[in-house]
Amino acid sequence: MNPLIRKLGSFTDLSDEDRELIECLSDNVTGHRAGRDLIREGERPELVFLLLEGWAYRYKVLPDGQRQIMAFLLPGDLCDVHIFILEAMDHSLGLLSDAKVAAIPKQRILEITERRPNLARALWWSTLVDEAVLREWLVNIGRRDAYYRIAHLFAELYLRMDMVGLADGQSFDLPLTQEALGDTLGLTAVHVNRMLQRMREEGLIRMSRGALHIPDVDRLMRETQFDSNYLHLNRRLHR
Amino acid sequence: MNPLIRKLGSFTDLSDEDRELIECLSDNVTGHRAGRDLIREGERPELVFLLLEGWAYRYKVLPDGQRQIMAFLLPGDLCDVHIFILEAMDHSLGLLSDAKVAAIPKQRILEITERRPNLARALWWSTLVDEAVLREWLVNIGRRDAYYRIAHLFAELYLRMDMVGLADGQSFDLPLTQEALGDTLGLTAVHVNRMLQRMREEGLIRMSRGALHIPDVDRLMRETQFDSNYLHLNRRLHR
DNA sequence: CGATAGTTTGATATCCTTCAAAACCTGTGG
DNA sequence: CCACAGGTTTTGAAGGATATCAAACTATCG
Repeated sequence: MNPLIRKLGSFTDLSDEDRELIECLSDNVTGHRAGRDLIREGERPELVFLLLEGWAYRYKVLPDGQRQIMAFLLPGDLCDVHIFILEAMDHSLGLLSDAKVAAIPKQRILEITERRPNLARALWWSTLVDEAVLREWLVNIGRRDAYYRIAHLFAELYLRMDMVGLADGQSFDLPLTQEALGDTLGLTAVHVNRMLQRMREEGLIRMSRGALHIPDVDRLMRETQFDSNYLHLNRRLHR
Repeated sequence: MNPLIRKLGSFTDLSDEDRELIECLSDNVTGHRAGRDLIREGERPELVFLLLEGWAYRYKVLPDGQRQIMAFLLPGDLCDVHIFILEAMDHSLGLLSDAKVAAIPKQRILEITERRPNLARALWWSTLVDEAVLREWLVNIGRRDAYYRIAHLFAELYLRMDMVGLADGQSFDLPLTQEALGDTLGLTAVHVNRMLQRMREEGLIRMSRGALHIPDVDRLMRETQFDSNYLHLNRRLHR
């Protein structure tokens, strides 16, 4: 099942027609290898990307070479629906794993949002959620120490993966190096490493072959004081 | 002149009719005192707020009482145009100074975006810029040390104030306590204080009675390696 | 002119970084 | 199936940036 349908379905009821329209968006699908950039800072955005399989990420590289990751895109996530309004990208979009990506011409987006108010609303919702996630990341970096910063991110990713049916029990794919985690959370890879060790010692997580296992999701949520309201999962209330 | 007209005008040419429509949005204006909350986390958003005078800010308070500020709204800024799609606010919106605020019912927004594609695009643009600013804040907190973190924020605020005609020469109102700066940048007020002292010693800034003066804007931009492309000031290219 | 919020100061603690090396994977080619 | 290469993880020691705490000072406003 198309992960975008699944995601939007967690906000609103989609008609069969809606579903079909989304399905049609995914007609121009291409496969790419991990590490590839879909679009780079400075380029003019012409297409809207819909991620169908794999993970992507938004990032910026500073003049001194430091990288900051500003978002993860999971299956079902769209890069900004209206991105084509801008003249130039202010950041890059790259792939963290091998991925399947649908490229959507802007006309398709405009058609849909004009003709299908229900879908337009649903896409709006997903944009608002993306922004809310970004705000929560700011809270995370700004106010939590390294340990809980990582733990909170894991909790979020678990819920988001679950939302599109990709959290198998308490495990999910997590194609992130410790370096990438550091660049996401404003930490060094070394410190991320030490915190992960502590999290493993305390039985909060287990990791193996690019997958994260969370033995006790409730406990993780409790310890990170996770408040899922920023994910706006209206219908399938999580906790 | 209505600051929203001025702001959107820096993205696209507005027709007289567009201008008038925006002007009409500001028919329901109310004045409020500093410190007041326009809307609180958990409440259902019904109105879209347009800030006409003064400063507002988005913030969250964590269970342990820590506050994180996630955005500043300057005159001409709208709180999320489509916020009413959500069932509950995931953060609060408060006033940093006495302010004049226009409350816009959602119908008005929907009417405008449906009937005036040009305005719809312009509003889209402003949403995209807000998001880009948020991303840059993440970079700021994640990758810059305290000194440049503050300096970079000042540079951004200068440009944004200038954009709506509120930077008088090299000075502008900055109704922020050092506490608020700390809560914005993930620092303590004490550390903010010491960094500000250093910035003054080095002649980078001067402060008095709630106003910030930047003797040499170019120098500030240079030292912070400020890249204004995230503000997407297409037309009036700044530097 | 006093009350209150905001700023400044100093001393000390700590979290996180830095640097550098070793150990460990994973995939690839022989 | 082994060996090697490159990326990733792990370890240790030492340094630095920022936090914490508490008190004094200074604006500002009614």
